[in-house]
Amino acid sequence: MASIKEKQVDRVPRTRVDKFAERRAELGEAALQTLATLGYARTSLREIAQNSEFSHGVLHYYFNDKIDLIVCSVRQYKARCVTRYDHVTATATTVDELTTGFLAALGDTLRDEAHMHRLWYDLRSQALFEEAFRADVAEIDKSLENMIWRIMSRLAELADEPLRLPASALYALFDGLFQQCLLKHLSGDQGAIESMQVDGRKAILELIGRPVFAV
Amino acid sequence: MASIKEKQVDRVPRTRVDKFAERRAELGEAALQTLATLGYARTSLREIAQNSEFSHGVLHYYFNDKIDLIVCSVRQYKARCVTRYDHVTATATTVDELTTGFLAALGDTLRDEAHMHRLWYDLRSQALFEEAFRADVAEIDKSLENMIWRIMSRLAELADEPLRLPASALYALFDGLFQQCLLKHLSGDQGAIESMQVDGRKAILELIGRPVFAV
Amino acid sequence: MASIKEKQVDRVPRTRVDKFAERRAELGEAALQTLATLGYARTSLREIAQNSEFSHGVLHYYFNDKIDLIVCSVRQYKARCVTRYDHVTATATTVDELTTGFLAALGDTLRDEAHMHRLWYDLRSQALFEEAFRADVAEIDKSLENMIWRIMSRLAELADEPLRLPASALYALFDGLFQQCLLKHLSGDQGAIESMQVDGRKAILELIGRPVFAV
Amino acid sequence: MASIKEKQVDRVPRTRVDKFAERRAELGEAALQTLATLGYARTSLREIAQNSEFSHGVLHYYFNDKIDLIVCSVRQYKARCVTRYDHVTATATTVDELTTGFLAALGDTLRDEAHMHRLWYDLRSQALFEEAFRADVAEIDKSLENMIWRIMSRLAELADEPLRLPASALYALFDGLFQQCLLKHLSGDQGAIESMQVDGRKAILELIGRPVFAV
DNA sequence: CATGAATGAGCCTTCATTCAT
DNA sequence: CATGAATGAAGGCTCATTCAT
Repeated sequence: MASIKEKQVDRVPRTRVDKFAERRAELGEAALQTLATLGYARTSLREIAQNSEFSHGVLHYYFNDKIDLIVCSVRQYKARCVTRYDHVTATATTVDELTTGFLAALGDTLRDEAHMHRLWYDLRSQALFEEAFRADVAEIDKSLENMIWRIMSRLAELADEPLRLPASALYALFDGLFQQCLLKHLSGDQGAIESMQVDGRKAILELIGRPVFAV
Repeated sequence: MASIKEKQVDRVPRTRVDKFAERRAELGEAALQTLATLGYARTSLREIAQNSEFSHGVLHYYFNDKIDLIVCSVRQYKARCVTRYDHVTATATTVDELTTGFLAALGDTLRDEAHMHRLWYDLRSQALFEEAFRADVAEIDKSLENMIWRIMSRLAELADEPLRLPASALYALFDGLFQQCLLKHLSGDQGAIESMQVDGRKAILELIGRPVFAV
Repeated sequence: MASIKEKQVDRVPRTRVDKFAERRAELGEAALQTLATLGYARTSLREIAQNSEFSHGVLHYYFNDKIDLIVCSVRQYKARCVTRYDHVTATATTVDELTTGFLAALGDTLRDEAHMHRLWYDLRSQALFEEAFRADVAEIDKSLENMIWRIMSRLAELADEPLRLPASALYALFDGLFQQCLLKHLSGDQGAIESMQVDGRKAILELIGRPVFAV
Repeated sequence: MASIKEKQVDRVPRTRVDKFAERRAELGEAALQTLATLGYARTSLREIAQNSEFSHGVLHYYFNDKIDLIVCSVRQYKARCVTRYDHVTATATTVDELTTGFLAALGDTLRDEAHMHRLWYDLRSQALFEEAFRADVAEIDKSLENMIWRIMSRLAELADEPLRLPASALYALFDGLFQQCLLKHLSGDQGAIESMQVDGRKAILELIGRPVFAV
């Protein structure tokens, strides 16, 4: 009996609560897809349901209301953000490698997940109006800031130079560059990503005290 | 008499076209108020009309559709952004004065116009989904970047040091700091503004080669 | 018990699809009533909903849009047209009986279902402007032409005379007489029906080669 | 002076009443164009005004309301109907010429003025619902019936045969053929007109006692 | 548990009509 | 006379939400 139970532990949720949470996660994921496609203002519960394999009625079984669902999907998004880019830090062994790897990762994200990321900026804007989103959005912001901080710290370490900006400023800088670039990229500006990478490189080199002369 | 008449010439629209444009501006302003209060996703034409002194029917008399109206109000917003903060540069005569003045102005804006500014971040997010907004949003971004660039250039001039980051990075940095602070401020974080100013000061001093030791 | 159950099988829809179709038919019928009362130009979905026992929201649950609903109700109408008047042909055994029976049926229809029939002329006009209606309207026209053709064929058979006009002309003739009479009847002309019947009889007798001398 | 006045008589309306009527006619004509294009149900006063050279406000100066305007345009239409096709009767000198000429004229009308004519069927349908239209529509119907009667009478005269159907039936027949053909023609049926002419010819020959054997 | 029928508030838009200028 | 600004009812339609099954 015990062994059977242990097997189940790995495969299926044991309790009703687990199943409930699992289903919420599943629906939150569907919401995420819809939000990325249409944006918060144009996202309806019916559309979300159609992006899942469930009927729209079920949404109200697992969520109190629309906001509850969106909050859940924000958390879904949050879970993904924590570890993103950490592989860059893990593998790079020189300043150049890390710089190039980081900027390349930014570029890839922009190219491959532009839709997913505009969702994030949209949700962050919603948090400015909807109190229910704020705590989670703030947490995501903190995660992202930490991620940037880890990368920049590693960079400083490799360069054997102190980091010259506070974490908030570093996050602001790269988040801002990314956000600007995202809009240009979505607008069809082909050179947007490359241009962002050039500016990003200049900034990074400056931050570790290796100024580029031709600014 | 003649002088009075001349003054009137400047105030009262002479032609029908002027009047039409004036009314559009008036309604665009009402839209701006509503957007600032409710956010794009919750803004309806009826609500906008109630924020104006007109019936909702009038909105469709002056605008083709909702997007047309919002675009108009985005431009309204744009017009205000161009010169904001320029007084700071104009009056400051030392690095400290300019730094303090700039950061104080940021703080004041956050305190006094938090609502107006969350509107901007909301609209910028909408532009990620709605093509019709992109051109104007991009223009506003450019204006704001230029504004930051003017301030930082003046700062470098006063410090007799070269500016070490590209304009895009400078804008990203301060826009990002502002955006983060705005969310915290709206969330009730009393120390958010002050903390942003501290980080901002560190960043500025670093940018002009006067590093602060205790990062 | 078994037989009762079998009867129920025929009455109660077994599947969800059946139920859906049944409700569409029900709402199409309500639309038909409204169209007959107000005419196409003044028929609104809200009015149709009030003629049913449902809220107006339900209309959009069962139909894609207004045209979809009207097309459905046109088909509802079509189904009724196919067999109308066939009893006349079935029972009459002489030229006189058939002639009288047919004209009496026309008169009865005008008296009893004037509203229902103006609907038809209205829809046929709409088809001239709205492509979506054309196929179904054309089908109804064909059904009615066939109906007239069956009656006239039987008449020719009873009279032992060939039919001297093509089907299209026969349908045109009686449809036209009916349409003219309908307008007069709705205008309050008490003698309209009788007068139509007199002219109809003259035409019929002529068609089978039994001319009436005093035209 | 007198001569000047006389010249004016020919060129401009002398009285206010004339001018008023003239303007009504002008606007009624614009309404006619719009009705032909969009159909009654989709025709708005603004659209009509845009098809004229006046502002929409002026419509309410010359007409009590929308119905008043449409009635006026119905009368406009009526005026055109009286003499249409009379040239056919005037020039034809044989049965064949008249038959061919009449059917050719019907075909030309269908080809060239399909839009204008669907308007007529639309208005006639409206009369079934809207009392205000009935008198004028009935008058137009009478005019058209007379027109058909004149043609058929002339035909009978040329054929030296009595007319075998009452006027109402003759009008019904050709109006019905025309109406059926119009729908087919608008539906893109290329052979509709020719087919109608074939059936029309059969009917005509039958009506004057020259039966076609292969019906 | 899950479905989807049903609701009704609300949205954007169109429109006939009124009226100050 | 003529204009066009302004109104507000109504239209088609979307949507979050409820609830019987």
